[in-house]
Amino acid sequence: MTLPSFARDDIVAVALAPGVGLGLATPSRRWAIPATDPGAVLGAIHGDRGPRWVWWGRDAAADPIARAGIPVDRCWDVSAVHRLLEGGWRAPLGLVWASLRDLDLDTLPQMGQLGLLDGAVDEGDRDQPLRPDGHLRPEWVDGGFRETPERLAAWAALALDAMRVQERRLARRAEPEQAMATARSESAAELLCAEMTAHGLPVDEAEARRLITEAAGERPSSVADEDARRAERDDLVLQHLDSRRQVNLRNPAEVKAMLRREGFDLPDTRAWRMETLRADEPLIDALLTWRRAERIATTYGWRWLDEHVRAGRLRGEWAGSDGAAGRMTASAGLHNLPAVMRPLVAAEPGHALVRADLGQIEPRVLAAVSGDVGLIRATRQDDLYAPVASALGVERDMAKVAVLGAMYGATTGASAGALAGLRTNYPVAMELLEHAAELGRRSQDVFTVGGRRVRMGVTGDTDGDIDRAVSAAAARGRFARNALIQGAAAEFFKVWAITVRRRGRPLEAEVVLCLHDELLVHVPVAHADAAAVMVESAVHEAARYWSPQPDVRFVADVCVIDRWSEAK
DNA sequence: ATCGTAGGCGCC
DNA sequence: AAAGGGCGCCTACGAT
Repeated sequence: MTLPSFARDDIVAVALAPGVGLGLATPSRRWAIPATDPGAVLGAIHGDRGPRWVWWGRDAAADPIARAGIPVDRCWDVSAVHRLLEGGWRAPLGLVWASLRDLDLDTLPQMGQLGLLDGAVDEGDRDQPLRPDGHLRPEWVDGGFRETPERLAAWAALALDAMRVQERRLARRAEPEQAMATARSESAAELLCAEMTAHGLPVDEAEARRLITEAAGERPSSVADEDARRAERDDLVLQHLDSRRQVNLRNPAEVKAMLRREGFDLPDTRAWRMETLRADEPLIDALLTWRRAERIATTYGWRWLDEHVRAGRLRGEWAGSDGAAGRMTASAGLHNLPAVMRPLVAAEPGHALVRADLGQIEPRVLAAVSGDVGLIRATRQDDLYAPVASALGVERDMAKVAVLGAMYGATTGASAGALAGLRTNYPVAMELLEHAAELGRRSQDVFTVGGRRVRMGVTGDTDGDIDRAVSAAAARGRFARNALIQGAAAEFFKVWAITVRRRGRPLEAEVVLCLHDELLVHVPVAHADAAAVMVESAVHEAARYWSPQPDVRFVADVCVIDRWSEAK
């Protein structure tokens, strides 16, 4: 059969499934194309620069497209846009559709309850994606959409309908154009996440084994061996105790009781509380050292290596906006690999890593979203905190603590003292934060500059306990205050990441890690320097696309390295 | 057995 | 400097 061809301005919905085929849909036509390798077929249709593709989300399109390596830049991911509109985490498609069509959530069909309500619901034609009551058919959501090319085409067509409704809802946001732009960038970021999930992060496995051995000992040969090594680690702490009494170091309550017997009365046993004591107290020092080693042994040890590292790549599940404020998330330790383990992340032979991080991203984003002229002026400096310090008449470090404290909602200590100075010098920025905090305390949702709803949750039953209600409200205030900044920073970061992804293609540069304000790009050595220049200029391109305030300056630190640990 | 929660800690 | 926001993942433990 002849394949359809599309212009760049076209908007085409797609769903595909390996071994089955692909379905395409425009407002006026559908194509049901059988193919065992639908990725190859779609790649041929797409060419170098295809239309804007529309899809339901990861299952129906982004994941298979990522695995097929199709160079799609412009897309619309209905699930990702749903999270932008409604807030919160990844939602089942049945819920996404119900919320778009304002369907009753009480009648939302669940998988596995089909027999239960026999006769209660008119099942209609099972070869149609919608039930007569308007809900998505749960068995279609659960994989039924990919049974035949015809079903894939029907599924794609429905995604097109969903997109139209989402566009109308985005148009009702306070800043419709910004919201529409965010919908597109969040969609592309979700595709990037599909690619990072499929391809993984390059890892030097020999170095990984060496680091794990250093931290946790040789690979245990048996369960008994593993127990013995645990006991050895424990003894380094327990030897400081006179008492014969057994203390389970993994039980915080027992540790707290033990410390009390030893003369340390602490409200909890968190590391920062004990940090100042460790210089003079061998027991405390041993305990803190044990905690660090235990963390690596349990979380980043041999089991972690076996489960997540294969064929030189560390693979985790990436999501574009599964955080409350819209940050990316990643499993398999990709976002919290301890610094001492970072040497295991290394470029493959013939390749290099370009590592880049945005400098002082949160206060710069605050300047952008608030439009505070004083703060915008401060962003001209490489070190934004220097002009803030002179304005406040305090030391530079104090200025930093004060600004961060204002964005996190700190209430005590030195940063609270500097708050008055911040209010005087940066009234617009501080007012924005205060307003967000007030909305949060009142349990009202807030919206990022990109139009993302951030849910404040239900008020919560505090059983009439006034103290608990007040402290819960205060916590919501801190959360809302921070969410505007964290969420906007996440939006800007994702625009940067997808810009690097797109601009990196001619250089064979691949984004392999996103870490809130930091990017790792894997690139052939021959293109490494060009990639570094591109990553830097992508910051400014992203700022032009994203920033509501063109005068805000964003900065990045960029370097070419072989191992992640060589950075800085 | 399986679940949710808490304390703890890694990263930003 | 203070201990504030986010996430994932570990162990222990109580409830089911």
